[in-house]
Amino acid sequence: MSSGAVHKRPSIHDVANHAGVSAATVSKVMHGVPTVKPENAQRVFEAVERLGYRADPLASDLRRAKRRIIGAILPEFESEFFGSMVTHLERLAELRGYTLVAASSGESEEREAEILRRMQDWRVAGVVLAPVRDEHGRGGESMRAHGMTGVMIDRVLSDKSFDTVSADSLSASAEVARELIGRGHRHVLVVGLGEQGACVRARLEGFRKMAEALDPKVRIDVILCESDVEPLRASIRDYFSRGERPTAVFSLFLKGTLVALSEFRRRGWHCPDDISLVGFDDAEWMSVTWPTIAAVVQPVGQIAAQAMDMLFRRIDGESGPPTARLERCQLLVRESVGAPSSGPHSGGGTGQ
Amino acid sequence: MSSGAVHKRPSIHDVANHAGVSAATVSKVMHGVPTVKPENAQRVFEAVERLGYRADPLASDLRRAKRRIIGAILPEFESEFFGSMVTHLERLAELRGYTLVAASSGESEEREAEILRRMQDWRVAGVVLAPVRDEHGRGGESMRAHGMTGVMIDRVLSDKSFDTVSADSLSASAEVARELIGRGHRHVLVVGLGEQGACVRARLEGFRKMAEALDPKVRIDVILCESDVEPLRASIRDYFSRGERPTAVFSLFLKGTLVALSEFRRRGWHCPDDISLVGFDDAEWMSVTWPTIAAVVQPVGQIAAQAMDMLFRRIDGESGPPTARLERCQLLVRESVGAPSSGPHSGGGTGQ
DNA sequence: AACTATTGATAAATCGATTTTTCAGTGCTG
DNA sequence: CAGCACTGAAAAATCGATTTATCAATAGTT
Repeated sequence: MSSGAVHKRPSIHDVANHAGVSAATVSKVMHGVPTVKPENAQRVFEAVERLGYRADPLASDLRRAKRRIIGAILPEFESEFFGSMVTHLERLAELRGYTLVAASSGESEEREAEILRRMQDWRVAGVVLAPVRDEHGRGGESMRAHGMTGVMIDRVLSDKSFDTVSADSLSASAEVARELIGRGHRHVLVVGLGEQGACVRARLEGFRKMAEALDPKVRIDVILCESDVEPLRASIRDYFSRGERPTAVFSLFLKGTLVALSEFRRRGWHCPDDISLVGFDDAEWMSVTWPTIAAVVQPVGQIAAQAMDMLFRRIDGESGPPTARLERCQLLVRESVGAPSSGPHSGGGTGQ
Repeated sequence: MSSGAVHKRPSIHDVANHAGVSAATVSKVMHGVPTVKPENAQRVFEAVERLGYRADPLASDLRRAKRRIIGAILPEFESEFFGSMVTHLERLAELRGYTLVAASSGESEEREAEILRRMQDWRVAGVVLAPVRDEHGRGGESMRAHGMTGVMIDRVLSDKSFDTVSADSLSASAEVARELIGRGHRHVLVVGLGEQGACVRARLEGFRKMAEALDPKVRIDVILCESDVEPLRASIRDYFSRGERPTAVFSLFLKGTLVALSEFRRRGWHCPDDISLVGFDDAEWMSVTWPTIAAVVQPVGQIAAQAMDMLFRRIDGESGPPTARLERCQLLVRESVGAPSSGPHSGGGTGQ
């Protein structure tokens, strides 16, 4: 049965020889083309079985126009959000007989462009791009310029060239505003990264519009930094050092939530007694720590499914104007959100 | 300059025609083979430049015996550990001109085997496998049977067929024991998943040996479950419900740390006043929550680097007995570890 | 000057499939 | 029975590179 290490795998010609037919016939049998005599098909199946033949996807793809490879470019792999996104995309690609090749841009547009170039070299059938910046960044530009088929997700709203799928940031932020204003907060700090991004602006404006609609006198301070997290940390630290005392913080990204928490910790402030906190992106740990952290859950599975659905429709030749899907989020209110504290913060105030 | 969408990319023959040489000459120029007249090389470079030619890695690999693809199979992508691992592996593969194709086994040996089969179809040059179980599971078996070249990482100790790279679980666990015993703990609960794995046993025995060496009268309770996290949760809950009151918990995996935290929370116990906690695997949130959570940091970058180093040595034909590397971990003692509490736990006792 | 080495380049084979073209054999029609 | 459409399969072209074999032109040797 299983003899020693088999180092050279059988090719389609080996199968053909074994079955006494031509390679073309083997190919037909493997693809279920009906114009093959049942007797020959049977012999091919037997040869395949005996030799343990499996088609080489590389060779197989070479002849096709569109290769059965999907590229996925994400800013990073370390977070639950993108990790889960890769898992979903992988499964969806596989379901259709495609292979997913994922790459991380490391939050660099340089690298994003380089990876796109490489994906193009591979002549992938399509690309799922979660751009470092937004739909108007270099990634989309490059895809457009080279006529690639692709879908953009996450940090996008809508695009004139590509289909987009993202969380419904506007509604989600509005719900956060409703929650905070409803609990009596009238001074909120909003923090986030990627100030130029359309998605960030949507999250910010969704929050601002709803908050001001509920109470025009609400005070909303905003700290946005372009990309790196350390400048954001510095700005927040500086903000608190100036004596600013919002009663709640709304973070537009996971990184911001972590920075906010660590700055609270520096000052000895506790949630929600001293300050409330809610942020975009849920994570497993948020429901087991003290306090549990309120978060906007993005529907990763749905975003992935919609993105792949659109992508394969385009791959299959569907034309028409690009679509822009928004998937509904869920706000999980947890212990980190409470009513504004009346007294002064428990921790020291001006400490640096 | 940048004319409209270019849908058909130039092949090596287009370059050859443009430069007035043969395709073979273009190939030589692209690979820096010196037996080309400088004048011709120049013309090839110009044609490459003008046409924007880039070699098709698919076609290029077809002719080679070993393809410039590395497969990575990891249990999941959602955690910081494996997410970071993928990032490192990706970079290291790229550095050598290889493409990394990562896939997640979803903690299933079935899927692990299926993915390995697919990697074989792709005729990858090598595989980095973080097995679902351990070095004696189906994954290694399958790699051996098909004569694949590969390295195993993470949940392994050593193997007679493949190189292995993993965290030095024994030493790390011993250090945890030293820390807990040193602080006065004499009743510790150890929790984890994958009871059959060699790596789990190493973590457990490393802890037990050191703890018993420091104080033979120490009491060590152990709760291990095979794979799923929910049975583990149930067992832990049952354990506490029976009235067991260890003064510290040591988790052998991140999942266990999360489960422990959530069970503490159920009972209203706080770290470290009511119970101490330390676990394998660090995460970003652990240093910003209350309390900060003590953790064993695994040297992801080093594991990745060593694994890829070994892998490429094997790909390049290096023979010799398989090596088993252990990379030193770092214990970060944080607020979740304190001295054992003298009085009864603050929270209710028997609540279910 | 004739013959061999060397150099640089081209033509052809190859990798492993798919797709198109060709072809032999059948069955049907008029 | 000649002519034609149809069926099933083999042969050949193709995808885009690498690698080997071959060949022409030049350089070197006696």
